[in-house]
Amino acid sequence: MFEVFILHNMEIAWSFYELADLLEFKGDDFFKLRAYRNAAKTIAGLPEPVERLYREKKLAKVPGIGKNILAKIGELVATGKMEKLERLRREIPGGVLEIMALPGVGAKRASIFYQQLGAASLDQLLQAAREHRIRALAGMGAKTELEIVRNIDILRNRAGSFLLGLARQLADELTGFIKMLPEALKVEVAGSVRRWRETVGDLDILVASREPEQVLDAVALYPRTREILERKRNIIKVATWWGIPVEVAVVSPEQFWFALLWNTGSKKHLEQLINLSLSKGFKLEPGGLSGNGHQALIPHSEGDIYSRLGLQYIPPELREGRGEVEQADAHALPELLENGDIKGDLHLHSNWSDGGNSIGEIAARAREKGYSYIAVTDHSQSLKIARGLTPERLEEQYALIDGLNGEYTDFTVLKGIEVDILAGGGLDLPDQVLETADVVVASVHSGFRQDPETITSRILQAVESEHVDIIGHLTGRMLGQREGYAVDVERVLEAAARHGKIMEINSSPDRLDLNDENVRLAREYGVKIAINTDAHDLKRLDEMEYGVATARRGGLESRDVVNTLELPELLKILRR
DNA sequence: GCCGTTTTCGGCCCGACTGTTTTCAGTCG
Repeated sequence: MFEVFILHNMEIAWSFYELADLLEFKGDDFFKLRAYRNAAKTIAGLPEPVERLYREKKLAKVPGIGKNILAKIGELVATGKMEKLERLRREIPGGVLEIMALPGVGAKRASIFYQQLGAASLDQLLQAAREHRIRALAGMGAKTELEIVRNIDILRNRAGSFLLGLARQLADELTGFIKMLPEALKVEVAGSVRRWRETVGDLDILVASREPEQVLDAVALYPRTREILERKRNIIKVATWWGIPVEVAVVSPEQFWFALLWNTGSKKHLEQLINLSLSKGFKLEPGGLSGNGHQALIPHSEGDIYSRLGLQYIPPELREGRGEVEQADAHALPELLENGDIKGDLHLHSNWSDGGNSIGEIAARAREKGYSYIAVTDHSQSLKIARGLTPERLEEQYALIDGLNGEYTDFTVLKGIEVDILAGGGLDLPDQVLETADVVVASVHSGFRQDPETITSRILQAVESEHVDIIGHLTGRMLGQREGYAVDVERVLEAAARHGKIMEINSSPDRLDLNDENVRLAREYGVKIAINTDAHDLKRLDEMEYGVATARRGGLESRDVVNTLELPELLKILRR
């Protein structure tokens, strides 16, 4: 019917991940599971809708998708369901998957908990832990038991918090759907999603319409709506199949801009804005702005509202009550960088290590995006699971890149490497190899639990190495999964400033590392930033906007970011 | 499960870390 009704690639990928998890719980063949997970990863990484590729019979050509998986995708496309998965769901309690997702718990332990303790949910497992029944199991002790209690606790505290990346994708889907309604005159995302906060509690959408009933009816019927939680005259709150709660508010076109300002927040920002208004003799309310001898304002944009108050327009990313109102009053806001300023991506993985695509494919996609350069930075030798490159393989890769560059006149592939900062200190490749690279990104991939002094001095060593250009994902955090390393961020930033090293904003919505606060700090230290995607497939090249948003939240301007430079200027910095 | 053309069968990235042991299983990146 409508294009937005088609299955999202991620939804198809989720099915295969779940299928693999359930089969793993049952102890099925490791390689079969890996095949399902590979396919899921591939599907999630395809830049085009899988459903369309399937209908156009192009999916069978995709590596990792064979006869069986293709048939299962066909089932999903035709019926929205996969029989094998449905059968397993009936057979295995859903809580088992939650237990399996706990850190330190895999299929084996989940299976032991289920069979020997009868634990089929987190609650039941917690109960067993409280009764010290876990430490009584063979191969497990008090530490394991305490760790499980701790991790369930962490999980519970995180409930109701969702990654921006997921919320943004749902926002795109749903706003696209609403925009097709003739009754919807304007549609905007609001709330913390509009401010690009790294995690959000819900998704707020604002619609301008004269017929709120029709709009709300449509949201109620939206295929990803799971349950209607609340419905009033002009607001509907729904639970969705993606987990994230959604609130859609409908206002008249006249009210739209005030409502957008209000619904975008943050609370702190609005408080400060109201106070400033009062001090200038205005009265700012959800429905309007009056006073100071003016007629009530009829705005045609949010900017009109700020402008009437004598302020610069404050972009949503800055609306956190961190001094932006005063700055806007003094007309001293930074001129934030924009997506269009980005000229290339300096941290990418190809199928030479653990990426899914050839260098040629990545380059083609990057050119489509309007970039003028990329750096291919595959993993180095010690990262075995990622098929990290030895000096010999790297030399081969660089020869291939030289050949590729001969084919372009308007685009350059830089020879890079993401070299491991080894657990014992030092870098994973010798100096004479690193010096053949155009771009050296140095990152930690081991020894995550070292004490602050050890891990900080390890990273400082990399900062001091003359061949290192960029420090990748400094804290190593994975949002919603694990804390970062205990690194002393300020010490590293101070050293980076002294040695002229670049810090990365890793744009992956799972990382966003540096985060907005650390970006602010980096700027204060005068450290240059590279905004990179660390993409392992074509789809994730598009995640650059998350890094840009994080940079904007940190107050960065174009000149603070090295990959806004044209290639010759960038090379001057890299070759220093 | 997927893949291949010197294989339609037999391969399919590995090694560190942790907590439990006293030689190793499970998990993770």
